Amino acid sequence: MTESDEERQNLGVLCFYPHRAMEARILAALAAAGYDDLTPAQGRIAARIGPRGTRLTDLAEQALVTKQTAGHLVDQLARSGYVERVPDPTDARARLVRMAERGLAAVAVARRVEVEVEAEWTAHLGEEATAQLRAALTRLREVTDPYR
Amino acid sequence: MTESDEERQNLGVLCFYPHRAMEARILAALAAAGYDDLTPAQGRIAARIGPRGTRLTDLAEQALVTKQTAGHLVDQLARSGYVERVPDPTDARARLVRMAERGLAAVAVARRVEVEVEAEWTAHLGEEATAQLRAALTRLREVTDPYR
DNA sequence: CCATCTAGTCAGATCATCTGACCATCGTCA
DNA sequence: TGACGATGGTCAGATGATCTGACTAGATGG
Repeated sequence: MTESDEERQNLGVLCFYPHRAMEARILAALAAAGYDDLTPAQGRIAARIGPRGTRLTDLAEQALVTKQTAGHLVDQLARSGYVERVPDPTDARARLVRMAERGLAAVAVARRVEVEVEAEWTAHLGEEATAQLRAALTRLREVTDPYR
Repeated sequence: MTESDEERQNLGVLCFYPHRAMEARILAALAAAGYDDLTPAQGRIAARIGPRGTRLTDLAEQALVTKQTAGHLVDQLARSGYVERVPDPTDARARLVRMAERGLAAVAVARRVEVEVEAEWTAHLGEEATAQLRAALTRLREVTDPYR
């Protein structure tokens, strides 16, 4: 801005700030807890791994990157010990990406920070406004998330 | 997801979907209108150029990238004719990045799409909920945007 | 049992981003 | 007024993230 302080920014941009802030806080907390070899892109992929493992193709689709990119990031995550690849019992072509021990520990840290940051936001906005915000964003996802 | 459908996602992630959707829509419309040489990163920088020009350092700070990265992206934008660098009359060290003709035309397209997308979202959420959403996001920015 | 689709990998390129070092100018305070 | 720290910006080089295109192995349905 600097001068274009036409405060009414578009909703997409307004959504950017909280997202970025949350991501930065989580990454910082992870780094402080010793998980300092995680990049944002790795985190975005890792965050989408389901409890029983997720296929690479699904991860790629949900994170909106190509299979190649997802594969690359999963390679790194596996090398750092956060995830492991196991065969998919239902399909010999596929392999499931699953959290490894180190990954689970990191997730626990991330979850704690999420809760903490949301508490701060709630303190700033108030309980009711925060609940409305969550409701609106959740409904908005119906029209903005093609992979819901 | 795929199975971890614990619908209550953290607010940061929920913010991601609208932001991504808006960005994608704008970029697609620009590409369709002939501005197909814009990358998302270039767009993010360009979106922050004020009406009378903005310093590189300010652009970098607001987009949360280094001066080098911002300079690199501005180079590309200049080469494609979207922006131009002019001397800052108030400081001989500085140069202002300003929209060029092609840039202004592209901005006009982007603005139209913004309005269009917001209208769709409003139709989905309702007038009141959308207004509340905007209000909440704007207030949230007070604690999530260090460069406000 | 063949045609086709899906899961994933390999290779190579490009773009985005960073760190570190550097130069020119500004602003200030002795 | 002139030396010095702060600021605006660039250069060089490295790494990371991402893409397109081509490929292999296994699944699936007539």
